[in-house]
Formats: sequence, structure tokens, C-alpha cells
Amino acid sequence: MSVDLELAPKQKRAAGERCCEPVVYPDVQREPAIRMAEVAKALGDPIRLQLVDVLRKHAGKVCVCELVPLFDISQPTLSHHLKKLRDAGIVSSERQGLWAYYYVIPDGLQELSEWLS
Amino acid sequence: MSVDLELAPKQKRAAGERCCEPVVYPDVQREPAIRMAEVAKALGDPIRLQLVDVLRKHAGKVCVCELVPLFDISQPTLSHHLKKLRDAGIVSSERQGLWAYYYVIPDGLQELSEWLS
DNA sequence: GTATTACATAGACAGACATGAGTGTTATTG
DNA sequence: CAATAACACTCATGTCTGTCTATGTAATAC
Repeated sequence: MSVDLELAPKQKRAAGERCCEPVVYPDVQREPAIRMAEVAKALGDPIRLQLVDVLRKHAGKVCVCELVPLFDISQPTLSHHLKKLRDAGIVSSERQGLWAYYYVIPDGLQELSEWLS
Repeated sequence: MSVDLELAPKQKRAAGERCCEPVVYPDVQREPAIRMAEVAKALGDPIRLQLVDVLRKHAGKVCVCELVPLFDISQPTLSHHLKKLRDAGIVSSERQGLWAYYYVIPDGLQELSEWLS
């Protein structure tokens, strides 16, 4: 989880010289960071986080009409949040007649989850 | 991780009746959802995510002057990102003379991390 | 004292975001 | 066919974000 790396003490210079040379570097490269940040951003709204929570609790698919009454927002707003989650690759949907069923994509949260652990 | 709960089939009614009664409810209540969404939101930027990554790799504290050259942004912008992470309770800082040292708060990511696992 | 350094804050701006109202689309019912 | 239902999309709104430049603050060096 964390590498114990002794940092060079930076107590000496202050005038006429740069503070220090960096001794730390990110392990996570730009591309994965962008992907994970996108997922995190999608989870960065309480309603979307609870939406994902509901969907994860159900191995099957959940009808949008079941989701609407759970939150105090309009149906178009919920639809907007679901689109954000879709765009982030966290959930997907399927239409069956009038209804739309949403479900979590198994690996959608994996990369972020593993990085956090 | 996910409870296999059989959903009531909702294939029958379509005119004159509501679609269905909700059978799903969020396990995560509003308050924790708000807290976790705040943390996720703070991680919802590639630079902040990489910042956290750097800080997590170092058990000790990291000087801001080491962080600045790692990213292609100005020092005030970096300072702004660090403040976001501070406000979200993910990192904290300490001043020593001219330098400011940042470090991750051990439990800052825990709730979100556990929910994701 | 003045100059310099490290970092934070303030202000400005363009772009993104959350939301609701209204509308459109598609499928089912009668 | 017309009516209705479920859901997505469009538009307008006010707010939030990421970024920069400029400035402020506190500590060190001279």
C-alpha cells in the first residue's frame, strides 16, 4: 500500500537556489489516472452513489421506474444521472418494451477499487 | 458485495396504472452517501488522484515543492487542488519553516474504499 | 532593514455541471 | 387509429470547477 521511502531533508537552502529536486513520482500514470478520475467523478454525487449502491445490491437488472420514487428529483434529472453513470462505464442499460433496466458493469469499478485498497 | 434478490417481474401493466412499486432501496443512507460522494468528487480529477497516489506511496510527508514540478500546472493551481483534498479530509498538511508538508490522513479514504470493495 | 523564497489566497474567466420544464420517442392498450 | 405510459433528450437556469495572473503572508538570507 505504501512504500516507506526516506525523504531527503530539505532544510538548508532558501535564497538563490531552488528548494529541492523532486524525489517522488506518481506510480499511477496519466492514462489510468484519467480513467479512474472519471469513475470517481461519476461517483461524486450522493444520488449517483446511492444509485450505484442500489444497482450493486441487485445482481439482476433494475427498472428505472423503481429508481425514480427513491429520490427526491424529477425523472429527467434521474435520467441525466444515469447517463453520467453510463458514460463513465459504471452501469449499462437494456430496454424491454416500455421499461429500461439498469445494471452495474462488473468491471466498471474495479480499477478504482483496487487502487483504493 | 451484491445480494441476489429476485425482482418481481414487471411486464404486465402499461395503461391506467403505475408501472410498479419499488422493491429496491439503497443500503447506503443519505449521510454516508454524502460523505463518500465528497471524497469521490475530490478524487474526480486526474491531478488530484495522482497527488493522492504520490502521497500514499510515502509514509512520511511530502514537501509541496516536490509536487509542483510533477505536474504541468501552476503552483497556485496545485495549491487549489491540495485545498480540495484537505477539505475532503483526504490529506492534511504541516508547515515547517518555509515549507509545507502534505500527507494522507489514514482513514480518509477508508469508508469509500470499503464500500467499493 | 531589504530581498528572496515557499506557499496560500483573491479575482477573473471559460467551460462544465445539476436541475427542472418541456418535448420527443417508442411501445402498449383499447 | 388515438390515448397513454416509460423513458431519453433539448434547452435554459444558476452554480460550481479548473486554470491563470496577481497579490498576500510568513520565514529565511543578506
